[in-house]
Amino acid sequence: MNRHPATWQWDDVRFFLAVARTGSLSSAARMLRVGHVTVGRRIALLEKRLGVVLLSRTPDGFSTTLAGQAILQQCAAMESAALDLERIAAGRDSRVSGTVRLTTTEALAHQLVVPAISALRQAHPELQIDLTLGVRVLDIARRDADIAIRLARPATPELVCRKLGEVGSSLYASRRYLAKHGTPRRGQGLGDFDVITYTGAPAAARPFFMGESLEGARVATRCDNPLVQMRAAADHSGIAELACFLGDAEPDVVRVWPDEPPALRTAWLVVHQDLRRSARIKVVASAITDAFHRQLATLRNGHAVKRSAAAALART
Amino acid sequence: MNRHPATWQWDDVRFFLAVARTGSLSSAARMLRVGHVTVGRRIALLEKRLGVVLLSRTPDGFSTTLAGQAILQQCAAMESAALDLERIAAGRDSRVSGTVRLTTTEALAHQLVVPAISALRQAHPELQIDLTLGVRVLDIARRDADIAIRLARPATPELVCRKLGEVGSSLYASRRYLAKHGTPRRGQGLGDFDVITYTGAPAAARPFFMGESLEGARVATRCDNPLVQMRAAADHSGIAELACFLGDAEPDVVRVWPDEPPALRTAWLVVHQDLRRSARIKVVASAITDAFHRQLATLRNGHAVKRSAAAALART
DNA sequence: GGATGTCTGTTCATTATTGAACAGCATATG
DNA sequence: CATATGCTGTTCAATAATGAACAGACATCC
Repeated sequence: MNRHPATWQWDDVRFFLAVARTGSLSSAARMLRVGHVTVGRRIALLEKRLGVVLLSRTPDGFSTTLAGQAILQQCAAMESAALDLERIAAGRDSRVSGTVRLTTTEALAHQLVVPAISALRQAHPELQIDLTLGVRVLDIARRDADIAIRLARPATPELVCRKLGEVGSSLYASRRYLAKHGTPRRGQGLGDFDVITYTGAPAAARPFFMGESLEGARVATRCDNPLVQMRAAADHSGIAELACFLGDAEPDVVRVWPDEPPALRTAWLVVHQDLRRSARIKVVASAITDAFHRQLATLRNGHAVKRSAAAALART
Repeated sequence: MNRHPATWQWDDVRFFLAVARTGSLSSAARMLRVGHVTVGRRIALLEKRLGVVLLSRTPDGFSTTLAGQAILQQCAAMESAALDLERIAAGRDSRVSGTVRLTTTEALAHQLVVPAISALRQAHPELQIDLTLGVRVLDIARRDADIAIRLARPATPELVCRKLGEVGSSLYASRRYLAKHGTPRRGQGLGDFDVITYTGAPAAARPFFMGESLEGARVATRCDNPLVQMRAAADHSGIAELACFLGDAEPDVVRVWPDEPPALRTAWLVVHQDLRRSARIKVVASAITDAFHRQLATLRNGHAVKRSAAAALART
């Protein structure tokens, strides 16, 4: 039944794909977590066994030859099947052990995830959590993570979303900044103030802070990490839109409009449908859901005590 | 970008598939040309890495668990992509070296293929021919062979057929058998004679020899190998339908009806479309086509000299 | 120009994988 | 009942794959 005198290794396809995608042996090696030597050798072997040259050296890195292009589609098909297979197997794993890859924003990681999984690991010491922070929504669909906690609901049909609750955010700045520049008037926009925004949008994609126009505002700092944004606000850089649970916990910033209710966004827990039934996924998902529900008020309104204190301060 | 702390080996899927299909470690090992120990180890590793038990021991061999069934489809998809990939690569191989897997019937192998490839290998010593004999038509579509020479045109769309020419066959028996039982009359069927047929059909699928009904005939021997059929006829077992080039070359058998023209069947050369452009496939295919054309008369009518001699003999 | 970083190719010691040989077990076969 | 056959599991020596370290090439930055 064996088809070839010298049967080739399916695994080599992973090496070929990595080099074809990254364009260099070294970056492919990093991606695959092996030495670059190994990558080169495996590619050479694959080419020898298939009897075709797949990659050619160019001034800047490797590029696929025509033959390489011709098989790329089948290689991708193998990869896709392999990923499916892996996920389906993980979904049938009834043990509460192994690795769960989790992705969420920095702020929610601090407030919600880290305490939840610390407690969880008391009960399940064999469970390991890989936490990847960032704002990319693509991660789950590309299977770079098992669970995502997101403030936007993804539309992809194979992803299952569970509503966690609402997260409130408000505008924050340092006391000194507000004293120096004054407090913007609600409903008049943030023109002539300094704002701290996310990098992705040059103010075009996110032109509003709590409904206030950023028209005419100076962008002081752009950073995708909300904790760094908060740090920037605390250092008197300007006004940032922060989650209330975050801003209220930091003594160096206060709400710009203490009496204004927070702007609410819904938080979703996102899982690939194949992983829904996995025991360890369920355990982690429900630990996060529980943690969210325990902190429902804080996540929505921030820390009430701090808020009234800040309001009192601001009024003086 | 690496998805798992301990990345699994795609190659292990081949081991799993082999065991799932054969039901035992040893036969899977033979199929994969490795030791049975390796198969067991790889399966164990795969199960450990996926965190799922894929195979369970039963009184007679291994059988797939529910989890194993769940991933079988993805495994097959990987295999299919791998085979496609292999074939496409082979189709782009411009060297005239390596292995060409050829399948045909025993008779045509003797008469046509062996001389053709012997001559071919003078010109291309690096070319190796794997010759698989048998009547199965499925081989090419399942990619167990690169080239097939068949007397029936397969309907599968991805296979490319080239008409080689016509092969004539006739009924043969030993002189002693005909002397003892008499010569059947043309048009009256083979009732009350002994016939040598193929195994596949219990006379139901092939109820005719040169248009003669086998109704009432005794089946003396069934064998899929035409050379063995001829041997049986030579040993006075009964009447066989043989290719003329074969029967005419054997002194111990004669045509039952020497003056009857042979029954003609078209011979096809079958190649997978992906392999059409491969240099070595083209070389072998044209060598076979040439050999066929050189022997056109012989393949159609057998050996004329022998035939008239036999006819003379039969008439005495 | 010199320094720095990234990339590839080579060498060699380390490590992981492999299969031959053997033993145990079950099932046919005489 | 003895024998033969086929399968699995274990051990260990031989083999194959791997990566750290180094060297050379190329580009970029100061």
